[in-house]
Amino acid sequence: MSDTEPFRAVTATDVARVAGVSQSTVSLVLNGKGRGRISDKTVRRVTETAQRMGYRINQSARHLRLGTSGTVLLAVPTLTNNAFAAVHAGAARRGAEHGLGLVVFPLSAEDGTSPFSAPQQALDGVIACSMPAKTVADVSAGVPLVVLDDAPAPGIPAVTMDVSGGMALALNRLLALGHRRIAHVRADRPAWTFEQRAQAFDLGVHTRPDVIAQRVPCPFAPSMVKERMMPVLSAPDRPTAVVCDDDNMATGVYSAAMSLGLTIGADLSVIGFNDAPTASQVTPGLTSVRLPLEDLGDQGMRMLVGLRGGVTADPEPLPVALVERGSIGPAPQV
Amino acid sequence: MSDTEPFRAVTATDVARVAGVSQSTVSLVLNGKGRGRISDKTVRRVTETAQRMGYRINQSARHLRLGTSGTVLLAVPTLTNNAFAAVHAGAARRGAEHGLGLVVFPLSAEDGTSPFSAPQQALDGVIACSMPAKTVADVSAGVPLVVLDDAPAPGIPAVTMDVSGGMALALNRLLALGHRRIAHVRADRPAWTFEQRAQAFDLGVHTRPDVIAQRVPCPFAPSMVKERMMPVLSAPDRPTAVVCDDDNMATGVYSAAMSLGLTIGADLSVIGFNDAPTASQVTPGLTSVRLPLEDLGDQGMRMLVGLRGGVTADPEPLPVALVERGSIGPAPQV
DNA sequence: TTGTATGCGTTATCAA
DNA sequence: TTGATAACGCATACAA
Repeated sequence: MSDTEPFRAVTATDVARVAGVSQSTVSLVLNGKGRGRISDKTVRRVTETAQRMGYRINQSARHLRLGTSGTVLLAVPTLTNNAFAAVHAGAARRGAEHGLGLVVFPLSAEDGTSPFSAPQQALDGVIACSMPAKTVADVSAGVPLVVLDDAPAPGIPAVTMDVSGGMALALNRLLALGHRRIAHVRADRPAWTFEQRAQAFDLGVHTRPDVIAQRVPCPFAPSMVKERMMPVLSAPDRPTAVVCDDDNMATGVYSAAMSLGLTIGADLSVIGFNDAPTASQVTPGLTSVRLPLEDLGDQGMRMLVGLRGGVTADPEPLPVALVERGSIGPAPQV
Repeated sequence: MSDTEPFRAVTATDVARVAGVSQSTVSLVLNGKGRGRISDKTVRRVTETAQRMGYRINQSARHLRLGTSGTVLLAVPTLTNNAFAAVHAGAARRGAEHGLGLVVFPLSAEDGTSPFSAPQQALDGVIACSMPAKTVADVSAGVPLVVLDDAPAPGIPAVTMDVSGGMALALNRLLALGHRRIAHVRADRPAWTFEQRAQAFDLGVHTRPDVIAQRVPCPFAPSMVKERMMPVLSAPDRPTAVVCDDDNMATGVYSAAMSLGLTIGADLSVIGFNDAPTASQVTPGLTSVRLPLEDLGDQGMRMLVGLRGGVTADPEPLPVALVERGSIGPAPQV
């Protein structure tokens, strides 16, 4: 265990030499392919020798030989959004069926600084979630790429969720409840998924001249949303309902409403997006557009695996649903 | 672009053949080591040919040759805790200085099911955060390992934070404010970091016979904490102060207190752990033990890199601080 | 039942 | 200024 000379890992060849067999025998035994080929005695000797010498396979060599690394990278915009945990779970589970491991790589620091340096890993594929293909160009160069919840681009397979439909669902529900002054709290991030919500909102209110729509772009942080919403909710012609691009943002609306003495669900109806765990934890429960995030990951991995088989057509957007809780109610009579 | 025959990547040898040069020349050029060695004309031809042929370097081959993969894996217990984003940021930044990329691997699904299959990647090291070394044995086999925020074990370098000290800080502050009935809302996960908090709490109250201590083990979810705290805070001899293992859990205490009409900061003092962004977003602001998570990641990566140099001694636990906000106040006179 | 030989694609040394 | 050539450690076809 001297650390004066450079560390050199134990190779299969080393084990072979010590065990008095050939390197191929070691490989066979260690890969469990010695059944009926290598004698039990040799198997035992090799196994024991490898163990004793602390042999660890060299993955790089293995990958080179096999032409595959068995790992896929999931690129996400940030680690601070639990939504991506669900996407990861779905994709990882599906990947496991194909012997693929899944690691996560956040492209931006939460402090908004420049992206971390791209890992120079050997990858079998990349799944980019809620970000355009060009953003992951560095890491995805040369490997199959699937985009999730972002603009379908020609040549780049994508799996999307029907977020527009979700917005329509939310909007129609509020209209049915009699709301005519409706605000859309928009994430001020330039992401396809948020553009979809915005367009669907605009489209939905466009055909309804009786509706007074208000667009409120906000940073993602709840505290910023609160700050931004205080004047909006204080105005005499304040909205009676608010749709938020994300459940986190909705909690900011909750804070603002509470500060102003407005009762959520009565004075003000609120709808969020994602149906995160927090949605059911706040009081009253937050009505939210449930996004099939785990499915999204699952389908993404499925598509990535299918890429070898020549799958090219993008699937239909995954359906979403409106989960109703106490945060919405009939428009207050003013 | 026929997909009838198996895909075969373009190699440097292919480029060499087409460009009419040797493979070593291609390597030299593409690695920018042709300065003053390869003629500009050749450099141009090779570069252009590689570009045109869509050449992508084979990382596995490169890693095998170089004996390093340039990537480190950060193992975390879950993706649903923003704390790990900070750890990642710190470690990634430091790693970048050494040409190391950092990918994240969550060991448990948020639904509590079994761990995802370990990625069979080529790794230069593993950093395990808030989990014991044996938990990551699969992925860390054969590569340097550093443990963060977990029990220092012999032979396994660890970087810790002074969480015990943090608990002492919180407890003493509450005692100084006159509180004598204090509850500790404990995460019921078997993790070293939580054991530290528990022991420090027990130790702190042990020497104070005038203090009535209450231990409330809870699942991590705020809703569970609320449920668990309702009876505790309804009791006639309810605690006047609560220390929580995590800021998320503290929000559960907030909910319970609000349901019961207790005013945080007056009727009930609350202290959390982590000083997450939410701590300053709730009302009143949550007093919290600030953990140097980004530093933790930074030091972890630093140590991992130093491992080659024979660094063995664990550093001192990283200092923590109590960040005071409106959630604490003098003990109510009963 | 085991060993020999080959090649995966790269980097780097050395010779030309 | 460039080209042969030799590893890196492994998996596997084939020979023995």
